[in-house]
Amino acid sequence: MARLPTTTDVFNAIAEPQRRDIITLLANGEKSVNDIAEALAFKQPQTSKHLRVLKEVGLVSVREAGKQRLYRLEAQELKPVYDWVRHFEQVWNGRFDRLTHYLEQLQKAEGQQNSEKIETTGADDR
Amino acid sequence: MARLPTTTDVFNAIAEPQRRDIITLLANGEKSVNDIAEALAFKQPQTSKHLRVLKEVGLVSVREAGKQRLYRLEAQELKPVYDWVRHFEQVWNGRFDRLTHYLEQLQKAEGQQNSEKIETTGADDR
DNA sequence: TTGACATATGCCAATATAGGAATATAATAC
DNA sequence: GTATTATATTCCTATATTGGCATATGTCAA
Repeated sequence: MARLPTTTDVFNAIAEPQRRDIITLLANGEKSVNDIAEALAFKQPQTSKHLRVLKEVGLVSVREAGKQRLYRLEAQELKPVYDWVRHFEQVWNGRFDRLTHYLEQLQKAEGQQNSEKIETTGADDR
Repeated sequence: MARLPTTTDVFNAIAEPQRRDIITLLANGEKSVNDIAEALAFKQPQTSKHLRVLKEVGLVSVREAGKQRLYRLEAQELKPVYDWVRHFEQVWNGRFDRLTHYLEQLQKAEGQQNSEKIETTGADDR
């Protein structure tokens, strides 16, 4: 299979630099498609396409205003990204104590759902 | 053109969930390829491939130990991601004051390099 | 209705995947 | 030397993309 679609989750959606630019721009407040395209020097269709991706993952919402569509940032959708990287901050800050604790718990939880040592007699496939 | 390669920057590299799993696992300390593959229930070749991507963007480093290669997380490479999302935290925390200030400066800077109102005679294209 | 503006979508080409399987390389042990 | 273990790479396929361009849709005004 190929790479995951950009609409699967926020991490994929923000992998594209231009979409990050749009997000940053929208943090100032809602803007129309043309305003976005102008501010970032994108073509209009490309801007619409990027906005579609962002909308599908919930990172933006739309409001109709006459001929225009005003896009607004839904920044709280970035929280999963923040929560994930946040824990590594302690590494480059030189404080590992809290991080290791967090990771022990995280991996204990993952180990349970993640196979390899499934205790059931395994009537799996075939 | 197609999507940016996963090796162009950290944002692309961490767009893949399995690579994030590897990063999280390696935060506990360096591990061999087989250890990683076992812990996450990945196939060995796939694990090596993901590690290659992570190494190319600098997110991991390798150390040889006999037959094994021990991979170590270079968490400081996640800092750009942290720095980018960090500024939006204030949005879901309800404090916009600092954010807007940050963004004004950011966009002033971007506007200068980003066309549309370039003051220089602009011998660049794109 | 006609026209102008704003936005969305469809089609195309080029490219970059991620997974599977087989195989190549490397290091160690016997 | 050969065998064994650990890791990397190559070939393949299916899929998802981004950009460009043309065009469709939608909204308002005269």
